[in-house]
Amino acid sequence: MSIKVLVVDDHEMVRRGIISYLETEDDIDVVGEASDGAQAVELCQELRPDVVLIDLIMENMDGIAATKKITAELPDTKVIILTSFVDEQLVFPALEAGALSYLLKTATAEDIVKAIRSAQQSQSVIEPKVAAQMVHRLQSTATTKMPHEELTERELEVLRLIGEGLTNQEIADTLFIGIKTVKTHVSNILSKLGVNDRTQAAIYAHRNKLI
Amino acid sequence: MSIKVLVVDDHEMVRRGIISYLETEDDIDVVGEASDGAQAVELCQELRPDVVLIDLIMENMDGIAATKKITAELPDTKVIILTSFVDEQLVFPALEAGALSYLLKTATAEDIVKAIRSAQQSQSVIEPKVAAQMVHRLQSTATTKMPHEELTERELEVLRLIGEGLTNQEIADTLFIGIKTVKTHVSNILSKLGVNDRTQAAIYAHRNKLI
DNA sequence: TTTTTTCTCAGTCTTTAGTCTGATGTTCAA
DNA sequence: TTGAACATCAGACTAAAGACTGAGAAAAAA
Repeated sequence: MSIKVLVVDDHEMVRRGIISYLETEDDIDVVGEASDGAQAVELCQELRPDVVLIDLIMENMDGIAATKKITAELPDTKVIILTSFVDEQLVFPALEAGALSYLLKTATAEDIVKAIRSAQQSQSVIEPKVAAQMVHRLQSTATTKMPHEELTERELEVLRLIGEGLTNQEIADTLFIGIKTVKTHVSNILSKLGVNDRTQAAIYAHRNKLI
Repeated sequence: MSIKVLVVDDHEMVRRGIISYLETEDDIDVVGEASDGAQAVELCQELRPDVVLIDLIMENMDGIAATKKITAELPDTKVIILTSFVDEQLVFPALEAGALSYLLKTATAEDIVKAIRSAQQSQSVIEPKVAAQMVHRLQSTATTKMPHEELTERELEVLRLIGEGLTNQEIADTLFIGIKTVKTHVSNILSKLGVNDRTQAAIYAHRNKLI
């Protein structure tokens, strides 16, 4: 019995390339293709594929959202991410969403076939570069902690407003609190972030994409 | 006589997809494929293709550098960019490098074939989104001027230091000038940028990638 | 050559930022 | 129930930022 595969990518050429190769494999059967996440979710319910090959960046519904839905509705379906970038902001959300494997588009046809066969046995295949990212992340989260993770909710809120360029008075008015309170928050923020003034705090916020 | 095409992309799957489709067209003949820019330049000299379909982001030599070399060495070769993103930082350098057309990977197989046939007659095919970018660029350079373009060299220098989080005194020490002078510059910067204080100026610098 | 721009700096003044100490009420976990 | 963490605010103080006016020197443009 062959492995039923659904191919999801917004680039027609990529789908065509993948499918044309997979069709040469006897134990793999491409049962359908989709050009966006929403369509992918629909087709999964209809076709019940064993494996879904999906890109992350797509128009209608992105690959992460689609992965989340698919793994929630059909837990037996294995999702393989096949994307171009090794972005920290994509890798972890994707794996948390329930993806089994993570491949890059630089992967060869054989790599993809291997990943599909491994998926059938619930075995993950993670691209080395992605794996390196994961190690880095684990190391950093285990040892170091980002300064802003020490901030309380309120302080984070104030920091964001500093990052928007508001003065203490404006922050006070925005949050409906006194300027004295704002000053206290700001002082705490500065010491927690290890910076000297609000300008550096604002820069910190931007560099760490808190805004 | 058929149109000789070279396909350049670091993703095997994409090459496969494009080639498998182009081969069904009688008047198009895929004479070769390359996985990076350096290889593309070599193959161009060897195979003398009429049209080169090339991606922009590749490892060894990027598509822009390759396009520059190809159009310089073989002016009759038409280069068609086929990439994923509509980034201002990519579109214009690519066209300046001598690319004839600019397609997105969301293009259908037919779009690509049309672009190849048009290229044969030296006709550009520009993706609507890319064209929109170009219009926007032309309009903005013609009419509007970014606030920071009003700044003098020295002021820009000071603004960057503000964006690094330096105080007036630190800026003065860095540039070997008096703090009074720095204050004058800062005041001028603030009024030219239309912001209220140095924090907003720092944010401006970051948002406009002056740092 | 004259004018304009740019960079430099001084003095004065007001406002804002930031630190420090201390205090009150709440919530939530030990 | 007793801390601990959090959000709130006050008063007093110092330091920094920023506005405004004015001005000299050099370089570039008219």
